[in-house]
Amino acid sequence: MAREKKIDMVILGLLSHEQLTGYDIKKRIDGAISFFWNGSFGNIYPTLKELETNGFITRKEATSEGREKISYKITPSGKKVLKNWIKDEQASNELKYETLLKLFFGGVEKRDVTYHNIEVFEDKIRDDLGLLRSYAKVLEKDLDNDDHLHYYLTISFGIESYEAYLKWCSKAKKMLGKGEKR
Amino acid sequence: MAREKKIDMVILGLLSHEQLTGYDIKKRIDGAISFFWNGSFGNIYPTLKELETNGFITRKEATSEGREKISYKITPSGKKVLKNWIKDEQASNELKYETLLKLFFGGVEKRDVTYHNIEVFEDKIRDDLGLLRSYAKVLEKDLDNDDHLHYYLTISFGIESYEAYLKWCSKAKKMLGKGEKR
DNA sequence: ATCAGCATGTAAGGCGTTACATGATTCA
DNA sequence: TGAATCATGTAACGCCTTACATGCTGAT
Repeated sequence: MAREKKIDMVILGLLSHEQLTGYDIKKRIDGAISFFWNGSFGNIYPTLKELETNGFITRKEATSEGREKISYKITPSGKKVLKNWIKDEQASNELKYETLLKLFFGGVEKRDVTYHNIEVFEDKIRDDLGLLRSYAKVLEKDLDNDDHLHYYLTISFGIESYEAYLKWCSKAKKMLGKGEKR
Repeated sequence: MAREKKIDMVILGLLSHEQLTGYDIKKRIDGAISFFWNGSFGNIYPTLKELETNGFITRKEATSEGREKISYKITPSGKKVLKNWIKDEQASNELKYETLLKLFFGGVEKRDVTYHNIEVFEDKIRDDLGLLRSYAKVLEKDLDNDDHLHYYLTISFGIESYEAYLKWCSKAKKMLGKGEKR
């Protein structure tokens, strides 16, 4: 079975662009990445140690001022690991939407319950879509930069799906509204 | 923090329509539900016991023939639990696509690597989309049935998103193809 | 007779989240 | 001076997956 853990790749990916502390890494993940992956201090810090032990990253302690603050940078072998993972075409893609579960079993309740659940979902998606669009706007300016192009495509995936979600929401609400079982 | 476990609701949802064994439940989950939720014997059987202990389901042993086969049915209190969960508007929706992670960090590799990863993703989505469409076709025939309507809307969500994914795939491949960095 | 599928269950391991613990720094 | 944020880390817990163990049944 393929290793399931991916937070190490997220960390290597981030460190391939800049030197970061564990705290910084958490902040980066909480940005655009959080739309398709998550991380917590509880798995970032231990993974950082693990990656260091394996020689995939090295620490650059900001010793001078005495303040404990550990910046990490990626090593050549770490970069190799990152590239090999990207080149490996197998990838697990999973969507776990509790909203869809509730929708699927919604027949046991009145239609307005489902209707309301869709509205709540819709609001959240609309907000997130706005955020994604603002990210895209910044990236659009410099698509010749290969990194930016990749970021843009990722964000763009989110935008296209969220737009499809919203389209579906209208359609679903219409179909639920037509019936009289409320 | 909200309880994260949802397999119990999946089971209650399935049992709200028909009497099933643990094995049956697994098969049902591996059908259309698998597009947005999963389950394994390792979590189904223990949960079944737990639900029984709590009085949310009861077993109807097929005692007669001596063959060990346990069918469960939902109790009124189980149905109440199911309905309350559906009515609770808070729902966790998470998407974890390793393909997007690889895409996001794809700038460290040549463009054709990303291009190929998108093609692999595209093929999988196309196959799954065919499956979803075949489910939808069956359900379309009887949308007056409230359960069918809910199933249809769920499947329809999958269809709309997968179509958006495919649209994105073409666009992304086009954008990657244009550049010369290969 | 043999093999695929039916059927139930347990144990180990992996991974992630939350909560907790601790303390420095910056800004109002 | 007090609050927010920076910063690192650990421990407990929850949940799920995989692999294993076991045996029956139906079809060829």
